[in-house]
Amino acid sequence: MKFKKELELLERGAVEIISVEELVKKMEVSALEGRPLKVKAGFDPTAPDLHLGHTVLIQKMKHFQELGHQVIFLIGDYTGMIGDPSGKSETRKVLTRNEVKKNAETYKEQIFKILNPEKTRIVFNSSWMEKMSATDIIELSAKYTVARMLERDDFQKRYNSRQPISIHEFLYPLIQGYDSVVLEADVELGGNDQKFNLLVGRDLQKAHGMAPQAIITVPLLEGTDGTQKMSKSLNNYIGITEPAREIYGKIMSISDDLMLRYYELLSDISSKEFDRLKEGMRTGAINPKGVKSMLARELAARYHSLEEASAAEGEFNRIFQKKGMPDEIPEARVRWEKERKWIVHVIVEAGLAKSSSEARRLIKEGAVSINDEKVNNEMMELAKEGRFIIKVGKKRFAKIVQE
RNA sequence: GGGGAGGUUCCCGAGUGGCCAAAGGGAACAGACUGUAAAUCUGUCGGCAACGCCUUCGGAGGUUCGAAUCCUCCCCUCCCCA
Repeated sequence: MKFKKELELLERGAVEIISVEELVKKMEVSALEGRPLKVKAGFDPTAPDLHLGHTVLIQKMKHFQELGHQVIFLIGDYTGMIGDPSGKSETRKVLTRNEVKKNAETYKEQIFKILNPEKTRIVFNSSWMEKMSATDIIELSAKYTVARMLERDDFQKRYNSRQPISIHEFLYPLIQGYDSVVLEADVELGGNDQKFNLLVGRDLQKAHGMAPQAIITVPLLEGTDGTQKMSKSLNNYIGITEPAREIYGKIMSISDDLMLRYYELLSDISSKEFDRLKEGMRTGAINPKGVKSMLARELAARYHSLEEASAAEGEFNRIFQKKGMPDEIPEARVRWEKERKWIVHVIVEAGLAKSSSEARRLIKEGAVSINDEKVNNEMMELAKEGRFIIKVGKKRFAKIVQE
């Protein structure tokens, strides 16, 4: 088969390709005509903080770039007004043009850590959607049926479990599909949960007399909790703009099972090496902690640098293995009105606890220490001239600066 | 348009006049154990210089010594019929 090597790269980590034959054929034609394929992937304009979950898809885009194709990074600022009706999404607030612009800039900063800017086209679907008239929308919606919409898994679930579905949510897949028509996409990439939307794109392209796009779906990466998909709102994410030590630390605290999954979807190591590590851990020849720190280092280095990754590792070991302090303890300014100040208020004002109730609780639980000494007395007062480094739990530190 | 069921603390979900800051589960946080693993176990989980006080049960009023619970109006969701 032609393009065997190329296909192997594209298949890596993919959940599904619809269809392999079509994709290969498109690659053939592309090579023959010397015309790169247009590879589209859509992104939400409201979440410009990319996390590792997004990178699974972006890495796939990169694979296409490596093969010489053109990647279209679509920012769904128009569809963003609807919000992808997946699961429990709530109505999105409508973003202003400026906010969208700003978010787009943030996207650029982040995606170009992975993608090649030369081969990336950034487009906004508002640029054609805004020109659509009501008539256009009606004509577009006439091309799809309610029954087919309800085939979609999450609509069906919500419908059956008596959750509301607003009519405008039906427009989401239609608009996303229409984007493919306008862009004349040859391929669309998306997360596994996007499959329905991507298929609508194919249908709409056919309805407009075009060749349907091929589809590649990639898995949704589980968040650090190991079960739900990684997302900012679930607070189980690892952002690529987070400091190296955060990335490193978060990777270290995932479960061993999840680590294997992350290796599979995020690491650049060869599958041969991956198998070797897996086997080593199974037989007990290799300590999983070492394997995990390799992954943590690889990812911290990818979004920062090798030096920062090593520094993060050093600090991590110092704090958690030797129970020491980090290199940089954030400073917190706290005002002393009198000579002495109640420790509970110091903790709250330093941002180490949300309320004094919480601070009191933490002290009772033995989670607070000052200058390495555990605090037992919640009524303790701190003198104005003292120098304090307060530690709450394992990872909250603050150096108190008096004002 | 007609009929029915609902909206409870971060989420799910009990509670139908005082014993309710509100069961249970999940999440989260802390402690123990560790590889900061995960799992498990234990505790905490509205606020407040705090054995007391203040604010919470869709919103606004009302009844009552006392309301998440009863009444009125309003807002929102779901189901059935048309």
